[in-house]
Amino acid sequence: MRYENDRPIYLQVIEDISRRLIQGELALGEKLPSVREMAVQYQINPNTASRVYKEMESRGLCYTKRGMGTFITEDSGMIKTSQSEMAENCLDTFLQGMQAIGIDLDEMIQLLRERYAKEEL
Amino acid sequence: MRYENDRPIYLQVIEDISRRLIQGELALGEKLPSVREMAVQYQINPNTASRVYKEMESRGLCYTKRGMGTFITEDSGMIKTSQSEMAENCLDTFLQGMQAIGIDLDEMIQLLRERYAKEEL
Amino acid sequence: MRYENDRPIYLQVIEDISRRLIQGELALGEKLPSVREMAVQYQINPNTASRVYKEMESRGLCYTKRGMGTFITEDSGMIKTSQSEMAENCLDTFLQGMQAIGIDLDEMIQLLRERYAKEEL
Amino acid sequence: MRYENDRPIYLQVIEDISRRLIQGELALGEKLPSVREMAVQYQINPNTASRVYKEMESRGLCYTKRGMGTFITEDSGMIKTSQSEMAENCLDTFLQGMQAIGIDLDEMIQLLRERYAKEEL
DNA sequence: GTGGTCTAGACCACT
DNA sequence: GTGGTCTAGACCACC
Repeated sequence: MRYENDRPIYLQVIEDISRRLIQGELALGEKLPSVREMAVQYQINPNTASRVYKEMESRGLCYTKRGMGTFITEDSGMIKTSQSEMAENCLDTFLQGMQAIGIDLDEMIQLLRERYAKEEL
Repeated sequence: MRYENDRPIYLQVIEDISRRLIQGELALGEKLPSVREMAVQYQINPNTASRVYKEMESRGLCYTKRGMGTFITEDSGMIKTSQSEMAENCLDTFLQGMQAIGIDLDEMIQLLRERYAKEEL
Repeated sequence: MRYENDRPIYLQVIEDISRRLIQGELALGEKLPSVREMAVQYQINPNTASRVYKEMESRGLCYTKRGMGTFITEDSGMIKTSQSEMAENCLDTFLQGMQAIGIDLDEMIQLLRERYAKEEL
Repeated sequence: MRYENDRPIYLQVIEDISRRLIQGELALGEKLPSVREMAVQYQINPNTASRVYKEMESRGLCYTKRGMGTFITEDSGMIKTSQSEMAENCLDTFLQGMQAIGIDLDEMIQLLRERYAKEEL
């Protein structure tokens, strides 16, 4: 996995895990790799891996069983809530950015369609 | 002007100036306030104001006449280019974020419309 | 390292690093000293050291891994490009200056040879 | 006349006058325009024009007759000396810059020839 | 530990 | 008066 330079790696990893969860690659209640394993898999510093879990836990996306490891939450509601929050943030940033450069709603949608088509290639 | 805590002030100021430029509040070739004036107007440190102009200059949005001050570029093409780049970044981040949480194009557009309507209140 | 008074320190440091890079004293992808270390080594303020890296980064000579430090680019092409640009500027200034005082190409070359021989002493 | 952005205007004007002198466009002892006339001719601030004369005078390139105006020196030796100094500076800057990027004498001369040919087109 | 941002205040050359 | 450079020292997020 390649990381963007302008956003924290731990956030990018969380997004990747979220994506995998949504796409069914990971299941509710499934065990996640240990901090050390994750550090290897994602080629990140163990401290960063640790932070990923800490952050996910604080968002209610996973929980820790002492001595057993870290598991994805079994509460599908939490995941939906978390998704909503991410969507909210994403939308805010986007709208604000586009408005700052004078692009109105119709233009945004058009640009979005074009870009989307391009990515799908 | 109030500043958000999670983004550099100098970027927020640049966005504000860009917005004013696009909205025709500032004209091509117009003199911008001096570093010291801007520091007062935007309630920031002169060094931060200086950084705003340096960054804008590197993006081709303005230029400096030695001892005379800083002026908006006379080249409208540069401004359009800069706009396009900002839009590009904005779009990328948005699409990637939304796709990470499994939202497809139609949903994005719907969310966007809702949010837009809400902000317009 | 001693600094000339008539040129910004941060440019002189960049030139020093460039020189060391070209002479093979520094390798592609190698870690550069931290901002604070560099400040000590070059006897400059940490902010000035930071500016050196920022400027080098904008020229594509190095890149930053968050929390890890600053590294020389792995792309040898960027370095050659940067070299070419510097050479171009240098040549332009020189030619323009010499022509302004009415020295033609043959004289330039002769002066250059003499000067070069003198410096080599 | 168009001015470069990275060098003081007053130096560029002095160089222009020197060039005209060398090319015989101006003669020894000839009267130079008044500060105000020069400001108009060169499209510069009167203060800058004033500085041009102050600097040229300090280099012995011209002198002032009270109430009569400013005149080019009649001493051709002074002009040669000034030229030598300029050539010296030019050479130093050039050599230093080129060596900083690892270009040796032969390469310099070759680049110079190429560039010169290109300018002559 | 790393770099990034911000403030504060000084000095300088240029116009 | 203008911007450019430099120092000093602080706080922060990230790894």
